[in-house]
Amino acid sequence: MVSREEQRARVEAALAAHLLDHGLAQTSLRELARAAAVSDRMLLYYFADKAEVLGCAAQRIAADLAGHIGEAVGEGERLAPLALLERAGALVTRAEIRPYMRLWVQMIAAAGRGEAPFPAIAEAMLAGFLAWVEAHLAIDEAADRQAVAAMIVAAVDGLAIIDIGRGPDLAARAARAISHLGRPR
Amino acid sequence: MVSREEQRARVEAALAAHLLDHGLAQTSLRELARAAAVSDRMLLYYFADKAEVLGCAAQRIAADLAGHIGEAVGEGERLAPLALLERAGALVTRAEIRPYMRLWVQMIAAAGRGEAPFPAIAEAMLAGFLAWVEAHLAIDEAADRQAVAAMIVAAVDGLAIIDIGRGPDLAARAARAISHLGRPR
DNA sequence: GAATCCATGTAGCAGTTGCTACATTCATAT
DNA sequence: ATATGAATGTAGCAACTGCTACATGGATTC
Repeated sequence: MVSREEQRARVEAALAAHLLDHGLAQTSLRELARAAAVSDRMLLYYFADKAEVLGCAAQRIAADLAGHIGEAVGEGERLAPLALLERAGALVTRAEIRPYMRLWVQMIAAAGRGEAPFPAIAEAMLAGFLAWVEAHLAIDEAADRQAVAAMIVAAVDGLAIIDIGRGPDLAARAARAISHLGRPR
Repeated sequence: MVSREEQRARVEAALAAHLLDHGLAQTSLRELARAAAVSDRMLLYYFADKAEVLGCAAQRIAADLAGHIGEAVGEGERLAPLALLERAGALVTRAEIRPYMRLWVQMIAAAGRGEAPFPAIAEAMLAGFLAWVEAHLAIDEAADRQAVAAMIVAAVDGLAIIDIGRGPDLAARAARAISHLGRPR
């Protein structure tokens, strides 16, 4: 016998790993339970309902991702838009980060379908991304900074779409092509 | 009594409209049938199985979208990367196009989950986007042109993610901020 | 040693899913 | 007029879904 809290934490970690591996494809309680090596009955003992199961796993994933991203740009360092975009693009196509981005697209889609608990999770994660980019963006006017940050987040998220639809190679090449964007013909 | 082919076409149109309105949220055969004002039994008379139902509707949607996009840039006209990105971004945040983009994100996510028939559909649609951008991109070297086109498609698709997560306002402002991207501080 | 409570297993319910067998109507061809 | 085939309705199956009632084990407490 193990305490409920310990099991919750262990299960949460196992589920996070499973979601990163398999996406939101097989997320029935029975599948999730198998992935966490417990019975579906126990999943609903540790968590209130399915939404809480997925919510906790997703929160843990978001925290891990935030941790990875945090190291990318130095504390307090601020960059010009294209430079920051280039830095973020290079980060996000790295092999360790890629699974997070693929999952992120599936989460945002689930949020778009109104599927609990993803609307809340997606909103929080997106807010985190936007805040991070804004904090590293060398633009004085706040409104401009917010809009440009949104565009940078959009571009980086789009790389995940390319990754899903055409594989990591083109996505990585696209990320490297960011420096071409500003160049005149 | 109406011929099978006529009904197929009518149902296809109704389903396309329904998907644009409601996304991939309620796509059980019974829901789809109700949306098309037929019985679920008849859906499977007109189409082989659920994958073909969704596949045909999605194909029609893709064709419609391609039609809308086709008008954006003049025949044979070629633009520099940022200029083309700006043009595409403005196009894609327009009210008529927005539902297509929202649905597109859900389709790509379904493709990422391996859910038939979306992997094939997403691949085809993405290839179409890439080809369109490449055709209007003023870059001589083919490899560079492909990579930059992928980056532009990524940026534009990312706007749909912002739209889903934070609403159309920020997405539209982000699109308008594209011109800020290349600006020095 | 009895009582209590937390952790876990077994079994199943009610609803939804994709899909199908079977019956029926209707239009046309002969 | 009758036969044939296409179009449509009725009913339901088997699998899966989230979730729950109930029973049982083992440890802790008094």
